[in-house]
Parts: sequence; C-alpha cells; structure tokens
Amino acid sequence: MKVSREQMVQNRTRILTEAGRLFREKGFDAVSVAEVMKAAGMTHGGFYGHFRSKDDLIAQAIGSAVGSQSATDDISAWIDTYLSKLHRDHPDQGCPMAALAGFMRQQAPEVRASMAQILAVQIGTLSDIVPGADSAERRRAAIGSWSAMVGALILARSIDDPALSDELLSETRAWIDEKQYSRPASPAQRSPAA
Amino acid sequence: MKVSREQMVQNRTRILTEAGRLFREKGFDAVSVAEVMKAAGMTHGGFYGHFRSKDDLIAQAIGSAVGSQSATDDISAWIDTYLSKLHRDHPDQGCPMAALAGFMRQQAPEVRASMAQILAVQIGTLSDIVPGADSAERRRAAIGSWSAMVGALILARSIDDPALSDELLSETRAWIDEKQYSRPASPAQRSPAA
DNA sequence: TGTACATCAGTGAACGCGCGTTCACTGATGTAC
DNA sequence: TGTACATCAGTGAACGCGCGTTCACTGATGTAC
Repeated sequence: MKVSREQMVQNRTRILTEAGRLFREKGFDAVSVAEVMKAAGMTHGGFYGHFRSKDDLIAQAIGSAVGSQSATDDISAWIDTYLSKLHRDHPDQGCPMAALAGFMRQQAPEVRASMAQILAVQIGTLSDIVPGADSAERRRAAIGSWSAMVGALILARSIDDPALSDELLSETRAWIDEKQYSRPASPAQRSPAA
Repeated sequence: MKVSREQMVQNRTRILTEAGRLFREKGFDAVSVAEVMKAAGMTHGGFYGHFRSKDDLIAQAIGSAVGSQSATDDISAWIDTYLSKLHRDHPDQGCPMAALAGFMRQQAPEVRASMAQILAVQIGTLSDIVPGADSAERRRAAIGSWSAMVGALILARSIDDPALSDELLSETRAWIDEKQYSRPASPAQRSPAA
C-alpha cells in the first residue's frame, strides 16, 4: 500500500543505513537485497522503487556510510580510536574503507570511482592535520599513516588469534606514534607478547 | 575414466594452483568450483574426489599460495617489489594476504586460524631482517611496516584513479624507508602529484 | 471543510539462473595369476 | 611376459536452493472539486 512522501523518504534512508551496516559486516555478495529490505522493515519487492539495481544500492550505501563517519582534528586521539578493539570488533559501524576495500576490485566502475574520491578526500583531510615541515612531507605522512592504519585494522580483523590481533593494533599505533609524532609509546601500549 | 596415480597427484596440484590464482584474482565467492575445475582441465564432478568441500579447497589453496611466495633477506629490495605496480596489477600471482585478508571475516574458523598462523610466521620472519635496537623494537617495526605495506597495496588496488594509486605505493614506500631505515627517498620515488 | 477517485509505494508470488553438491556411469589403470 | 578383471578417477546430468529481478495486485495517500 502507498505510504506518505515523508514516510517514503524515511524508508529510503533506512534502506541505505541498513545496507551500509550489513555490507560492512558481511561484504556485498553475502548480503541479499531481501536481507537489506527485511532489516529496513519492508519486503524485497519494493526495493526497485528506490534503486535501479543492487549495484546502485552499493554505490549509494558506501557514500552514505562515509558521510556518517565522524571527523576530528585531534589526530592522536583519532588514531587511538581508529586502532581500538572497539573499532576492530564492530566493523558494521566503522570505517567503510577498511571494511570494504578488499571487495572493491570486483565492483562496477562507478563504485570504484566513488571509492577513489573518498580516499582522495580522506588523504587530503589527513594531510591538513598531520605534522610535517612542508605540504609534500605532510601528504607523505598522511598516506603512510593511513595505509598502516587501514592495513593493521584489516589484518587484525582477518585472523582468529586474539593476542596477535591485539598486538597488531597496539604496535601499529605505537609505531606510527613514535615514528610520526615523536611521542614515545606508553608501557600500556606495548603488547605483553612483544 | 581412471587416471594413473601420478596423473591424479598432478591433477590435485593443478586444482590447488588454479584455485589459488583465481581466488586471489576474484575472491572466494566469485569463483565457482566448476570454474576452478575447468581451469585445471577437468569437469566439476571430479572435484569431490580431491576435496571434501569448497571450504576445504579454500583452506588448502591459501596454504599452497603462501608456500609458492618467494622469500628474501634484502628487506629494502623486497619492499620495493612488494609495493611495485607489477605486484599491484597482478594480485593473482601476488601476496595472498593482501589479496584475501578482506574476505577472511566470513570464512570458516579453520581458514581464519590458518591465516593467523601465516601472519604470525610472516611477522616473525620480518622481525629477523628488520633493523632495530632490540627484539621488541624490531617486532614493532615489522608489524608497523607490514601493516603499511598490506594497507597501501589493498588501497592501491581498490580504486580507479591511476595517479592516486601510484602515489599510494611510492609514498608509502618512501615513508617506510625514511622513517624505518633512515634512507632518504630518491626523487624518482616522489610522486609528481605530491 | 467534505467527498470521490486517480495515483503509486509497498506486497508477495513467480521468473530464470548459477551455485555447491550428488551419483550412476565410463573406461583406463594396475594387479592377480 | 601376457591376459583377465577388479578398482576407481573423472564425466556429465541432475538435485535443491537462494539469488536478483519482475509484475499484477492492494489499499493508503493526496488532490480535484
């Protein structure tokens, strides 16, 4: 049955929110259109009134998920949050790039182009808050730090060994801190296994 | 029809080789059992004479692919190779961890445990050849460098922007080099866009 | 403001398709003599 | 060494299943008067 225009906008938003959550949790292939619609409180048939295809949903859900990430200008605190166990254990609410970069190679060109733009913005933002003598050095530090953060989070999520996973997060955080920001790692950040 | 025992061993090896190649190229879900068997020169029905299930194939193919990677003790040259455009553009023959880490979260426990062991070995090996004052510092450098390398390669492969992708590789390489090995980056390693 | 009705967002059955897996069959292998 | 035949690796049709997508239908919305 027909719903109000306001309700339809809310429904569309809920589809995007749930899709962003489920895609980050399971990947694109492992989430069906019907599963997304059920999570949004509807049946699967109405999906194509909102989106042209599943690929269309993927492209829009990534943009929506990126937009929902909070920003900060305290880079040290932000890195701590990014490389936290909480972030590792809740990919469905976390960084879309870390959760989805591994699935990008098989995606449609529009999706890959969207990811490139998001990454470019992310590196640009990081370049502005990272320390460094000149813009080239800051950009290099932004790219290197970001690669290490994304890599550590992806690796920490990919294994079944809690001690090694914790160590990846804490040691990468300490490594970036001491190399990049000349802040010595506190004892609490050293892994017991190291 | 029956084949010789020698031929059967070769067939099994060819299935593992082609599975490792196809999985790294496309991911686990996008490669069917029939596709692997066809690449190995057989039909799909014979698959279950070699493996208990597709999950069993995945676990064994990862181990096989890791085993086929070449080792080195020249860490600087190895990082250059790892973060090269050649490696980025040929994931099907490259590092299984960079190609497959993003797919691990949905895999069976046996597969995730196998990946944890592979990662532990990789970090241990890196710790032995990385410079550093003591073993804790070397292990930290190994974890940080490895996270940055895997992260940069995954991000470089995930986007549709050749200039940004090249920059990710060259700047991460330069960042690791200058931070970790106190080797100033050569002008050729600086991206024109930086 | 109240009423009649055209619109259209959402429903749920149905579609073709490719997947992982099974199984009766085939015919070369390799062993017993 | 030569022959008869049991073994079994590989074949290809078939299975149930879930997928993305379509479509005739429903009934609340919102507009024309």
